[in-house]
Amino acid sequence: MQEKYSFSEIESKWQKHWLESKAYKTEEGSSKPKYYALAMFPYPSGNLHMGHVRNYSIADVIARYQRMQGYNVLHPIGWDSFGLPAENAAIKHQTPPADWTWKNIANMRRQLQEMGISYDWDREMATCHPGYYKWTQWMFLEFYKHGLVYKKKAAVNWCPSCATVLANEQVVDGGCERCDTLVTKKILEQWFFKITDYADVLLDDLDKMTGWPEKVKTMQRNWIGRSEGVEVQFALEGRLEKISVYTTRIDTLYGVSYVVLAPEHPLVKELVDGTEYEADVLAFITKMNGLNEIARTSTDAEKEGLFIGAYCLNPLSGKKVPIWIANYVLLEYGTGAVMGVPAHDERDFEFATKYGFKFHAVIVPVGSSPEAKDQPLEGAYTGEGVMVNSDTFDGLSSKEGGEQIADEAELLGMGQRKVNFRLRDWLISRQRYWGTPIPFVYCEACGTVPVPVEQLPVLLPADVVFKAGENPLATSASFIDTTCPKCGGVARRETDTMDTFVCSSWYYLRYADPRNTELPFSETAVDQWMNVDQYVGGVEHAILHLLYARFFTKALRDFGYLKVDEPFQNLLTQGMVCMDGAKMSKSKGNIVSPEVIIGKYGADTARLFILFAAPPERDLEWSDQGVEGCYRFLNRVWRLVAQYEPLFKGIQTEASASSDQTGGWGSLDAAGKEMRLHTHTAIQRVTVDVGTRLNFNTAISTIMEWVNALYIYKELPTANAEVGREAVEAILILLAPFAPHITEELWSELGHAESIHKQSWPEVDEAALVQDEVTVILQVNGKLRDRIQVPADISKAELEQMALSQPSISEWIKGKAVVRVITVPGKLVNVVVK
RNA sequence: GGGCGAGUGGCGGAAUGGCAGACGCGUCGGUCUCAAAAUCCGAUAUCUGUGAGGAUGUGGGGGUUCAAGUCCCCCCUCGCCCACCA
Repeated sequence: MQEKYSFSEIESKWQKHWLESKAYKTEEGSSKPKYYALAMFPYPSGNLHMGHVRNYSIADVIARYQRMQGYNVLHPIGWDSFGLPAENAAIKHQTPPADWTWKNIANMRRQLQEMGISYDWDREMATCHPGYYKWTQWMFLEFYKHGLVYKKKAAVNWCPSCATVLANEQVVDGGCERCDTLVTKKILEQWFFKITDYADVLLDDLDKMTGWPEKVKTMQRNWIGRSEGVEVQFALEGRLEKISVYTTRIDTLYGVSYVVLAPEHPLVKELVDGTEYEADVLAFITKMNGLNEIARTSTDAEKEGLFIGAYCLNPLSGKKVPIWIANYVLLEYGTGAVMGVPAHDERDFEFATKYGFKFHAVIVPVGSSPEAKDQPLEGAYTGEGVMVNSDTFDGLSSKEGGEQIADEAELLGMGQRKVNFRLRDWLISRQRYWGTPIPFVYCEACGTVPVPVEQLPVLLPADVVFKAGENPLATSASFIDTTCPKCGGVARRETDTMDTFVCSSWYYLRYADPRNTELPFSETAVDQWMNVDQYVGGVEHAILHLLYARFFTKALRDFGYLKVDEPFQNLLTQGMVCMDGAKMSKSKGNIVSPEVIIGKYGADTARLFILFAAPPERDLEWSDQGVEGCYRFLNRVWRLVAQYEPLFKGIQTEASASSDQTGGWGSLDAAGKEMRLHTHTAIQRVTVDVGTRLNFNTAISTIMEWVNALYIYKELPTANAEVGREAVEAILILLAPFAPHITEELWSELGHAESIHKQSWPEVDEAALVQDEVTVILQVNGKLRDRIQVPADISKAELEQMALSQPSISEWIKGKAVVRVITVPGKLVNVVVK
């Protein structure tokens, strides 16, 4: 065999072989249990970056490991290929988004193949392919049919200078990313998914998800943001309408100094109509509308408000309360109206101080003096306590009093308990070209009409013009002009496309049945594969993508298309790849290109380093020298095998190992025994690290240790050649998921015809782990003083006796009284003296 | 402001409550060589001691325990996410 490790030759040879033989194709009709390993599919930006390398290396190790454990593994890849960058590139380079995208996909596919990731390439798919987005449209219609899609007016980010709609990501510090013009709001008719119908179940089911990091579950909980409170009505003075206010602190009802409406609240215009306040109020509303959401609701923005000249009445005290509007009240949450209780809410305190409201405490801390209720406040007291200045509720705890007020309000018909969520419905309309067209038409006679399923897909047209400020789809007459599916009359197509998060909310289901032309997926295929056993991706998707995917799965389950109610059994959120302490990014210029690294050291080295440098959840600091170290290690493995290979000629271990109960290892000398102990300890540790803990860094270090130790046995006596072969082969198999090419090459050099990746994961031979002697630590008062070799089966009493008689120990306990002796068999003896 | 993490040698990082610093990088020394690289072997927390050894040591302070990097309480620093949600 060759002296030198020529990675590029080896890697391209095996990559070609694996591709041509479809080595990692998912087995059809297999009797093996299934395992679905999935990495979040990439956006085809053009080139892999180190974050991708990390993501796909982690998932690949898991997929390869589970295959060797005897599972039929589904490990697919695809492309999240709709989105804004393609459109920007189209404008910049005058190329159609599709061309740009498919070119990028071709390049990144090649790069993934050069990494040796074990995908089933027959299941590759792209969300921008009509064969895929047809079914995204189908999903949309299905959700519509079940009342989970609706249309309403909503604000979008609008750049007045470019005359275009901007995505949130395109708004930088409140300005347009291209021209820096202050972004304003514009009201458009938009499509929504009614995800709020699932708020409760999306929240509750998080408790069942034991395979998800606590961190991600917390983020989702906070995002859904359930709160329990009371909706309470304030009657308007001199009018019949009431203002509904939502509060989580009904116990502070007697402390209300004012009521604030969101500027957009429908009552506002009515209340000021024809009054002296009208002009000022309308000006204020216009000003607020001019600001985008981010600028208006940022915490640092000063609270601004305006009295609108009207009053309402506190439902319990009957006290007259002025009505204001203010920037910090949001129409979208609760009822769009809040009660101002300056004494017990920090925002209200700030607002009241600025505008000179009078207020007093209605809750005092438990144990306060009787005078406390009348003392001026220096800040809001937001804790619980005892009610004061609250009429008949005085003296009750705030908790109990709150309940009683809620009861009273419900009894009087002036309020009702209510659960609110922060989660809003999901706005999916994008005034963009490169996305899934929304399958609706507008007919003068029939109104808004869904495109019938038989007419799907609604294809993206090619005859569009890309210019800033206009939705390209609106420039295509062939697209817009259509006939109404209902009446056959003249109709116009919807020109909005869907948020790309819609495409990625169901792709994991399509992998189960990627070429189905009748349905998005067959029930049997999805039942066979779902759910995903291990999902791997960046924590940046912890909220949106993972929540939307959960929503889709639950809804499709309710529609009857699948049985599982959660898509992802286990979730691994990998850390960022950093350099010089900051995330690798183009703008910071701290990028290391995977292609360069692979060209210089090979894919195996790149994979090994990125898995070795840190545990997967943690951020990883890139180190060129660390890469060098991994390269050296693979060279070391190469030389090790090259050295032993002649000795192994004609020796097989599999046969002898299984020939009898002692494994055929009965008559080993001490060196042979020690070697097997090492081999099987390594197998045990790597199995736990890869299979259970997903700590690849320590798995690799275990293999490194064993390789280092094997160098000591270099002058291996022929008598132990079998043991040596067992050791070397075990190392190759353990290393195979991490470094698939070099191990495949060395495995074949050792005379095996079948791929190493088709081998079973080695089993631990418990007999090999049995030791005659063990090292025991000796402590005095918990401090390490000595260590001794003792027979493994020594009794507790004997061990204690032996420990106490050690000169090193008697030295330390001389002249002192032995209070206690703690003995942990096989591990330590701790002598406690005084 | 809220939530969640994390603080261990010169660096990345290891340690089911039981030998702190595995493994890798770096550094130093040796091997080989005409020489260099590569390779192989060895050393490498700090202080102290010629040495065996001893003392100290996991952000800081307290506590629980025979025994704490690990568990509990308080504080500091950094990172991430959310951020006027009534």
